[in-house]
Amino acid sequence: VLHAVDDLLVEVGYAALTMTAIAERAGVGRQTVYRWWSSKAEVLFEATMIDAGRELAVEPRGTTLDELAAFVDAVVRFLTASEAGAGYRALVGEAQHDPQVAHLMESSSLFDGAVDPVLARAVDRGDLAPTADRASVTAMLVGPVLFRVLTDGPLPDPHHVARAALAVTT
Amino acid sequence: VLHAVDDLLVEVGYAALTMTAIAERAGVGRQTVYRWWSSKAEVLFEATMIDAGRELAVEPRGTTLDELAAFVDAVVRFLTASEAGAGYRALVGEAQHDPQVAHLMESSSLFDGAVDPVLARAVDRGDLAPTADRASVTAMLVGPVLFRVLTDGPLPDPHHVARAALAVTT
Amino acid sequence: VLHAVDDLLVEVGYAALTMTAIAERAGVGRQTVYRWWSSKAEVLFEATMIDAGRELAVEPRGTTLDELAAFVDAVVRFLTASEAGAGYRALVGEAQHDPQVAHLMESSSLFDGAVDPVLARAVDRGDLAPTADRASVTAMLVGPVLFRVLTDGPLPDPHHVARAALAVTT
Amino acid sequence: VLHAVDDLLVEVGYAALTMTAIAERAGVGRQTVYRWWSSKAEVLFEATMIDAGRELAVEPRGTTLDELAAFVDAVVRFLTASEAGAGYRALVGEAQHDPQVAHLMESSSLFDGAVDPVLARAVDRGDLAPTADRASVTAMLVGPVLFRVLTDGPLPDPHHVARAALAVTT
DNA sequence: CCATAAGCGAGACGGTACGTCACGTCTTTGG
DNA sequence: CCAAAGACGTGACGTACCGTCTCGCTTATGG
Repeated sequence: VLHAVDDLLVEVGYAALTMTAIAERAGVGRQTVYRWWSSKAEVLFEATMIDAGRELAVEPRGTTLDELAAFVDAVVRFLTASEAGAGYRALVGEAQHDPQVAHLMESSSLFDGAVDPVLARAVDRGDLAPTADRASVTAMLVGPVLFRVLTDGPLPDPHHVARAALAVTT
Repeated sequence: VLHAVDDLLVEVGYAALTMTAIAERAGVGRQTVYRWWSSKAEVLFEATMIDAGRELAVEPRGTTLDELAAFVDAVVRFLTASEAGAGYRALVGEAQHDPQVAHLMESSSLFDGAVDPVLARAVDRGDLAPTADRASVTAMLVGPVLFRVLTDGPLPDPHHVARAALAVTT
Repeated sequence: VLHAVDDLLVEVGYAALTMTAIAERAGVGRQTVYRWWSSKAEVLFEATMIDAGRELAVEPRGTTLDELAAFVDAVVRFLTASEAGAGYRALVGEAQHDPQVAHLMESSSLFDGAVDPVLARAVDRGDLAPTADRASVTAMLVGPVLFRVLTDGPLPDPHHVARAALAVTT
Repeated sequence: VLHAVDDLLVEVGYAALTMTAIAERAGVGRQTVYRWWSSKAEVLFEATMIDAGRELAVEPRGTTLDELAAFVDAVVRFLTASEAGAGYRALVGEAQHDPQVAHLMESSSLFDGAVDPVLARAVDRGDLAPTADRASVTAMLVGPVLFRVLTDGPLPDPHHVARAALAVTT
């Protein structure tokens, strides 16, 4: 079923991603889908979040700035080129219409989770004050990219974004 | 009709904002709505964008940093407290599902238009290089706020955001 | 739609006579069927009762006994050989399961209506006491035939039935 | 299981008498019900027919007419006031929709069996010709009552019915 | 005296019809 | 003569049962 959802999302888009189509594609009864998930958003959430975390993981590098830039770059690739990223964009969209989906997304803290190890290492290196507002830093790393992706605008340069996010904290 | 759309959006949310309901609320035939707009997104777009630009305008202030912070603050208020902002959030959401809406939004450059005068004054003051990538600066001002609004997360501090966006350009 | 119901009843039987199939056969949306009738029993009722009354009408004859026998014979032919009769049997069956259908049938007084003119003429001829319980006479004319039809048993002889019904009233 | 069926029939009616509900009520797996009966009609048939025969038995009386009237009265009470009678009505109804049930009912000869001893005694008394069509007499006894019960009409008087059935045979 | 298999409850499975809703198109009708 | 009112065919929704199918868990016999 999860594979069916992934495939259908890229093939027909979220609008045409109906429960009926999911069940048919998965070769499964419609009731079976409803038995395990209560809406198409929940199916997509499960199908997406499995991969999403992995794609955002950042390997340790020499400098904090490099690591942050690598993270921003991972965000860019996730949102623009990845199947899971397409699912994430659709879910953020749906969350604007459906409070239940909003709550589902809120509880995932996808980016926060991925960037936390990086920020921890930055504190160890002395590049980030232990008292700094990590949520703000995360927002400044992710936000500019997400904004431009969601509105089909020109993507900002990852290094610029990383530099700005780091600069403000010193 | 536009008033009906605005009212219904805050009363029942975007999901329940059907063409049927709009027509009924406006005391108008359904066919008449279709005659002027081809989808509920288009109606909402027209109803929203009229107010949106006005709410984001920034008065000149003493320093560039102050002006940028004032802009970020305007973005925060627009997205969290304004009727037009609610429409904007719904439209960004719908744009993820429907390419036609995406194209509609892309062509609006809502924030870019509002921030341009501010950046122009910053260049005059010498606080911003004339060659700087203005789109990137805009993204770094708007993105962090929009990200947190769309995902129901903690809003970043406007001054931090303004400082970061300015810092990177030097 | 009514023709579709008639046709489907003889082709596939009442059990397979679904609203979905009716709509499809009639080349009509499912919603349209629901708009005009609230259940398949109601559609069938309307499709059946139009013809039913006509098929049970009895021409005046020389003697009361002849007329009664002709009526019983009409009942036999209606129930065993007529399309409308098949509908009537199905409706009587459904009435045992669904009180709404029972109420629908009760209000039709199909046989009572058809036999009334015959009994009126019998009173005129002096073959039936004006005080006789006409409903009982009707039941004794129709009941034996209907009983055997519904339970697939041997049909009683129309003349016997007519004679018995008349005998008891004198 | 049989008790569960009886109870459910009077509680919720035949329409809501699902295999699922029967199994649940009997505290039994659904598969177990299917193992022993192939449809809800078969379960109901077995649960009903055990009692039905007993309720229709007629004690010998002084005159044939009295016995016949007693039989008709037993039929009335069976069909209107008895739990088994409710089952019988539901089965007659279902038989109109499902040929398998029709065949099941046909083979039972419920009323014929109960009335046979009475008719045999009538022949002994000389009140009934040995050559008379017993099936017709049975139909004229049972039919009028069953007709009015199935169509929620006014019940005929048992004595009238008995007299009519007897009259025709002389 | 244990194990091994038969029969059970529980319940998930792929289906299919249900009745409702909104869609976008169309026809009718009254001001 | 336009626009409201609303019926139309379409198709997804979420629910209910259908009849089939595996599961473990008893329970009771046979090696």
